[in-house]
Amino acid sequence: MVSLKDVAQRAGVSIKTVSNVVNGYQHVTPAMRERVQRAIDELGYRPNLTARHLRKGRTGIIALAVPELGNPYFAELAGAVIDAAAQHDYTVLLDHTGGRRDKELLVCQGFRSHVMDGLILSPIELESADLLARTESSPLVLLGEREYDAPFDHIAIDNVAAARSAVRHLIDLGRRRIAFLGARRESAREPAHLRLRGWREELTAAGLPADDALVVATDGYGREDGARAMAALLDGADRPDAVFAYNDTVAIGAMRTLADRGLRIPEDIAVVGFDDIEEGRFAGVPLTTISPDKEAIARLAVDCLVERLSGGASTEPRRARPGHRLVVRESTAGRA
Amino acid sequence: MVSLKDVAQRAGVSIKTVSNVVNGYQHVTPAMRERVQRAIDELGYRPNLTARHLRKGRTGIIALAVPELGNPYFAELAGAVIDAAAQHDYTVLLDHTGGRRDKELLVCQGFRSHVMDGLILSPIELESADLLARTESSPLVLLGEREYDAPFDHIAIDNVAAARSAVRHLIDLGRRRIAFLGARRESAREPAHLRLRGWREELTAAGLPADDALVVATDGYGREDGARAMAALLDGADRPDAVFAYNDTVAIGAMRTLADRGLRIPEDIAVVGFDDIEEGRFAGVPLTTISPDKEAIARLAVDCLVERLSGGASTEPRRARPGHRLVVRESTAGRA
DNA sequence: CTGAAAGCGCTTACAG
DNA sequence: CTGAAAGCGCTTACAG
Repeated sequence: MVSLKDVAQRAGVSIKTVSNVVNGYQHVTPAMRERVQRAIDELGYRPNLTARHLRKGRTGIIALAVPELGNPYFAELAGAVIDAAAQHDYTVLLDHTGGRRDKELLVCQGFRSHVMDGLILSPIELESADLLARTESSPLVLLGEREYDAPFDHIAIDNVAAARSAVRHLIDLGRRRIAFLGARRESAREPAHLRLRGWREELTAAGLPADDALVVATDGYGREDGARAMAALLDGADRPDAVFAYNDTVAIGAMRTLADRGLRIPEDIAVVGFDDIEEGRFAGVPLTTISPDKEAIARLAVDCLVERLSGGASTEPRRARPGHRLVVRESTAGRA
Repeated sequence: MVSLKDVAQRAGVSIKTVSNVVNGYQHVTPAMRERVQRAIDELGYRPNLTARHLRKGRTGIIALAVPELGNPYFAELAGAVIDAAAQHDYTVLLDHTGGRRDKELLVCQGFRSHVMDGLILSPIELESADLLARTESSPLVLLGEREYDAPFDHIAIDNVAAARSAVRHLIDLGRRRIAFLGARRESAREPAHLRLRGWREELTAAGLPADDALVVATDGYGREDGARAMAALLDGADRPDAVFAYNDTVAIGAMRTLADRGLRIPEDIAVVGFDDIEEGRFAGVPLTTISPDKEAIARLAVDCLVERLSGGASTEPRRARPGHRLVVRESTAGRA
């Protein structure tokens, strides 16, 4: 491994001068710069980032922890974060928590923290108390639907408004028994809380009953969960005429069950998802969904972190609200 | 930030003793260990990995570079690599190349290399010459279908055999005009080369013509590419009665086009994919596919890298062949 | 079983 | 505009 010292020796200058050239320091004579550059090229020198970072106290790495890479939403989001980070010369360390509290805690408490400058976390089970107990000092940016009483930056679309527009769309199509798939647990802060609230609010505003029998809990948010939830719903007393799913993977699982039971989408039951993953666009029946602006989410999260890292941000926690829109496809609108 | 020195001071011992305790060194008296541990707990000390790694010359990070995180195969694979790496206390830096040669070169040539101990790369456009020209000394493990004349570890299933079993399956079902979707470029080393060869070999073995009109090139391997390729095929002179796609996303795009044109799967055209992503299992018509053992691929790649990093591996490049199997679903077999 | 010193490769004040 | 020195936090021989 060739170091600054080797280059300095070769060029017959001090280490400092080489460092100046490497870092593009202004006041170096062209002749000197060229001489040093030649030595660099000849030796194939490349700076050791580990050493640089030890000295500067920063690593140039930010970590991104999502629940599940198998959910295309998070895979697509991760890609966007990697690109946004590259704009600021940051590299992304990726981790997945499985949505399990112990892993989320580990990540949040700074597991491997010395290796990264900051963390972007999309939590599922973490509670406000967990965040408040955090001792790790590096900046943390939260992503996603859960709301916390804790002083951290938080990037999330307006989930209530988005859910309401999805339900509104179904009501406008004449649907009256609109189920919600993917609720979880009792806590007022549960993951699906805001989307469920949007569902309830919009039904109420339309003068329709928000029937609890139409709310189906799931263990997780995968396709299998959606398939099972839909089956449970169909086995129940009153069949719904529409389904609003927590996310696209749940919706796709639900559509699988509908197809297996020989029910038509949207004629018998209309389906709306949430996330706008590409899979939904290519589904057997293309899926109507809420499309969050993933690029904006990624950009805002990275910008937030970078600002805090360069000390430019206020101490106030920032709340950013990227945009979203309803994308209507055949799962609600029928063939053109 | 609290350092070893702070802990040593607090405990009234030397830095070395603290280091011994932190690293679980054997020969420390229990009393001393307890005393130091108390100081560690009181101060909330955590080792600075950057410093440790500078000293040891290793970072504990391995990089994984895949073409596209938006392709669920790579997202699922990345998840498996992260888990396999965690078993060895390694963390994963994730990058995507977009399958573009310049980005692949950058990654392979050691962009940010000082930050990672080794690289797992799934190349698309890279050539053997690029690999031979690599100056970076850290270990590199290659993943995926492309074959290289270069001395690097390579993990890949037997693509020819897998492709043959897919085509065999279609022939056994009585199909005679079996198209291949997702060829690319002319080079004998092109990405789809092996699967295409498998297609050709199996047809020939069955005494069927391997008609070039049935081979459709695509720009990439996404759903959109598959949809366009299928449309081109249907617009051609002779309609096929089956399609073998380069991968599942291409197959899913093809199925979208078939549905749009009102063709029945598998009655009119049977479809087989490659990768066994979960999306295929939940597709409008569940997709028959080749299922590579992703966990084995991830484990073998990480093991390979870790072995080289600990100096235990022979200098011989290793070629590992994880298993695969054909998973038959409705896109070829029809409803049960 | 524990301590004092050197050094991993870099950058940051401080001189000149 | 360039150099010599100190130090980021750790581990690794080397003494004792």
